[in-house]
Amino acid sequence: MARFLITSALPYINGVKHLGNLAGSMLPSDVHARFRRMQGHEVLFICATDEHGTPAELAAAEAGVDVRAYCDEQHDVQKRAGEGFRLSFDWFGRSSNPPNHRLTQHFCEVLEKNGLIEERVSRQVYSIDDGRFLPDRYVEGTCPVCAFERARGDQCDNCGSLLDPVDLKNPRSKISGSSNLEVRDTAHLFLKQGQMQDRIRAWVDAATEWPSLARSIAYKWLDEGLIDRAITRDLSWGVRVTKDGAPRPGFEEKVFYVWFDAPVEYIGATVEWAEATGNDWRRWWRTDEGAGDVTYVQVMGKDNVAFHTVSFPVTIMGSGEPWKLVDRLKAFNWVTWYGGKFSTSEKRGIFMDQALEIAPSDVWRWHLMANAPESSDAAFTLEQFQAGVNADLANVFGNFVNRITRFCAAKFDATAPGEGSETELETKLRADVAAKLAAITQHHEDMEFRKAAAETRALWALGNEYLQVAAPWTAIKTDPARAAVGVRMGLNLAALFAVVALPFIPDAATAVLDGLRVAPDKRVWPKAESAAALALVDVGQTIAPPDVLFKKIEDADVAAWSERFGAG
RNA sequence: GGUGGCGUAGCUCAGUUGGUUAGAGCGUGGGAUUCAUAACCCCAAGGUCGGUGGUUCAAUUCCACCCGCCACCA
Repeated sequence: MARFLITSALPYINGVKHLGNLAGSMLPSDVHARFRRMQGHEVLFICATDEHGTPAELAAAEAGVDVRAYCDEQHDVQKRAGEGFRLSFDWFGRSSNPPNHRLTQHFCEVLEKNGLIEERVSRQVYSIDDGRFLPDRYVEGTCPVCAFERARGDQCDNCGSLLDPVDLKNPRSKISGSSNLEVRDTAHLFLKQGQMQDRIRAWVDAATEWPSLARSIAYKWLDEGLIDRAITRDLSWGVRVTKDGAPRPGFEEKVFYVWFDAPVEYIGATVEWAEATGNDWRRWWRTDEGAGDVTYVQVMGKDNVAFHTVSFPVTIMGSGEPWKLVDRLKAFNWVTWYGGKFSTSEKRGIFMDQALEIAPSDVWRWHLMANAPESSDAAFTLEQFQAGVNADLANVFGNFVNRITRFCAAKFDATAPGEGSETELETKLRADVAAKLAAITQHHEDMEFRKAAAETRALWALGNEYLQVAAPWTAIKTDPARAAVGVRMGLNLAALFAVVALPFIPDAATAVLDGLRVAPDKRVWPKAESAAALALVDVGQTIAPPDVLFKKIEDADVAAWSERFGAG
């Protein structure tokens, strides 16, 4: 038994996430957490909403509510969506909660003591009417190069020139439209990442087990050279900047940059969990207080890799304190909507709340993991979704459970029969099952979700192949004992299939196990070589055929959804 | 613009440390079966492995360039 700390990249507070966000971090981390728990390991699975930053402020303003209220509401919405998808977080926290504030302030202070923080003054655009400094992207004006009238402060979308907002002609606030702007000096804290370059590189060098996507992104940043980054912003919504525990002089109107405090929330959320449940968070995060034997697994989309392989490690390592660093990192590419981007504004794609309106969570979980964007971007299409889900879940798995349990109910009084002895057919089946189990286990351990799903499906197919040959419906006419062997084996296969499917499709798998009366203590990850893997249903046990597990997705459904979600 | 990734059967993807007939699922066609959600099982057809050159006895696999798509950075 080992200990696994698993974190999913934090979903930003700004609205319900779409299927790509789900498939790229929250869902795979959940599948892995479930798998590790089933293996009997001690698992702590943490996620949270990432709530600070300008986009949250702007979204709140647009909604006409204050930021805190907006985040309260959106956090609940996202929490419910997560529950709807059966994401088994041990804690779903909030980066705006006090533990994260304390920790973020702590990290900044120790980094400063270690000479890694520097205060620098820069010139920035201040909007008098908005009463705030404007981030570069929120200043609009006429491009000094091409005269395009809606150039952004950081770049002109028309000619591509890189700009400084101070250079724009007729600048105005993108927030209020006000042109009552001026340039002011403002101080910010800079994290001197450059000083940590060698230590980070050595650490990445040693991380040979990371996937190539993660390492190549880390090396790209390291090769370009780590630049010192401003870790504060002129905003009101965020973590206050302190010095020696008190408000830092000159920084009363500033907060930490969201990318500085967001990853700290992995720890902060663990503290929230500990405070709420009476557990000890230090034994998960402090290597001097029991976290030395923890394997820390991070799951994220590729856009987050640099922050997890470089920026956050700079914070952690730069603190000089014995914090737990990531051991295994799994990065995903994007799920695309018919090859293009998901788009909220153009109503292209499906978001988590909508998805649950049209199909059960298991169906999405299965399809998104069986087609996870692991090696490259993966296209989601409703047609593929329909075909794959109907074939894998309804036809192969669901129908197998249905045919064997109904046959048992009709001919064996819904009781697992004990007669008959196994033949070479069963011997071969056991060997095939053991081989598949070994492969599935390995893929789960490697966090190769696509392969794990494919092999799980292949395991299910073994059941149908077996029944086809064993044909208890034929044998029962001449050799009831032979039929009994087939039914007994079939019931046990159904139970095993469900156990192995628990990480992917927990609801349906649980329904099967409940119907087969498999005791909770038997719902653990099976060892491939163990005969126990096919001894989950006791002889003489009465079973209840579950209802049809998966309703098929009809062509009419696809047509309606295409209309609704803008397919193709 | 720079950097990286990708481009393999109708579709979604594996794979090849360079070497006889390139794989899976879906879809399609045929057969078998009837316990079952017209499901399951078996068989088959389908690809000059993005293009052009190069290295090599041999390249889909290495190299160069080109085209297309994607991401990141500036």
